[in-house]
Amino acid sequence: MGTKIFIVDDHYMVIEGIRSLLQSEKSVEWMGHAMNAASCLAFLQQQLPDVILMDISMPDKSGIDLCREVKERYPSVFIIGLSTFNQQSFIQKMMDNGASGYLLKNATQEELMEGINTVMKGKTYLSGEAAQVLRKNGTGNTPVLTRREKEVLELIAEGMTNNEIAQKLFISITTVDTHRKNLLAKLEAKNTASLIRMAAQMQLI
Amino acid sequence: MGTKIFIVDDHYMVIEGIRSLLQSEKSVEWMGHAMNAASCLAFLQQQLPDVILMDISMPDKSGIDLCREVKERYPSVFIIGLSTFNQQSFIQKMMDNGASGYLLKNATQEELMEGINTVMKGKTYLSGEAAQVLRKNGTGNTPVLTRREKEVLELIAEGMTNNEIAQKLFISITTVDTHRKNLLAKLEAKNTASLIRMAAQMQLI
DNA sequence: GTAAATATCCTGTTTTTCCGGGATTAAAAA
DNA sequence: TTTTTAATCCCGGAAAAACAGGATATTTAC
Repeated sequence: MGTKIFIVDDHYMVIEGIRSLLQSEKSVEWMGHAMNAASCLAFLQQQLPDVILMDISMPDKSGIDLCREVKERYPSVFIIGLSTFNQQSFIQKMMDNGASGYLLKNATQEELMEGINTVMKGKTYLSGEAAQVLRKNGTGNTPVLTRREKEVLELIAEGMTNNEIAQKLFISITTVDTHRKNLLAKLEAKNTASLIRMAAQMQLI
Repeated sequence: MGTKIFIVDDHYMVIEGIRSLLQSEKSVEWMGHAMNAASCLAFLQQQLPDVILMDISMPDKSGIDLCREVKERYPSVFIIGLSTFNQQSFIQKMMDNGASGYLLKNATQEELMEGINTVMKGKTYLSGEAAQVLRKNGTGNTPVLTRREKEVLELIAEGMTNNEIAQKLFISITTVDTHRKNLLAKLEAKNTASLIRMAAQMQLI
């Protein structure tokens, strides 16, 4: 009996492509696909695959959230993240939320099979480029922001002044200013402009 | 004789998917694929397809540039842009560079065939969502920035002050300030923070 | 139980941005 | 040829951000 595979991706072309790539493989059993988070969860209530290939971008919910949800309900399922870009932040978040591996969509058939086989053994699999991206910074590049800092950053990005933010969060202007200082330091920005740009690049806003 | 199709995409899964979708179609002839801009151009020197399906993200060159290049050399070829996201700016730029159509990667087989057939007639084809995105703003959403404004915006995003920008561009501080005012007005931003965020969202930086 | 991290608050100064007015020149479009 | 657009320049003042250099509670982690 082969490894039972299910795929969640809202791109029909990708689903077809993966199916085509896996067709020749005797060791895998194609269970079907879902094109959004809701129907994925519905499917899982009926049957449980061994491995889910999960795209990070979905119409109704991000793959990152879906990943966490699925792992909470069905911890035994192995999830492999899928995406077009090697955005460090996405890969990191998927892995944090319990994914066992990550494949970029330019993966070859060999990588795909290697990924499936590796995670089935309980190990972690990252496709070549994904691994590089993670190694390059190892949480060093994207700084850890506190809850409050994220809130303040978001409001700054919306164009609010320290005064407005202070009122909104019921804290003093000087506190907002302090958070701001910390944000500048953490993101290594010298002013608001570079702060927001950095944050945008890191998918923080 | 069917429509000769060539595909340029660096994602193997997508190439496989499209091939699988087109396999059953008698009216199309699969010419092959390229996984980067260079090998695409090399292929075109040997043979000329009727329609090229072209991804916007490529390792060596953006599909937007490749599109312009191919249309300059081989104006008779119809190009259909392909991408994962319905980023208004990308779609707009592809169309500006001579693409005849645009498909999102969640397109169905029907949409794919309709797209190919429509552009072969010399018409423009936009898949459902792509069309909506373009209609929604019709160049209204992304403002037109002048050469100088783009330069100044870029330098602001890099964290430079008006003073520094003035020195770099050999113009007066007050001129930089004027460009800045215009940028704020054009992007409907109330300060630097929202300016940079807007610019990031519109792929201006 | 103690150390580290987080969130809060403060004063004062300097720098930068933002805003409201202008104006002139050169080049492109009508 | 006239009008529009783009690029340049100016002043002055108000508002905001950045910087320096603190302090004090409260969690959280070890």
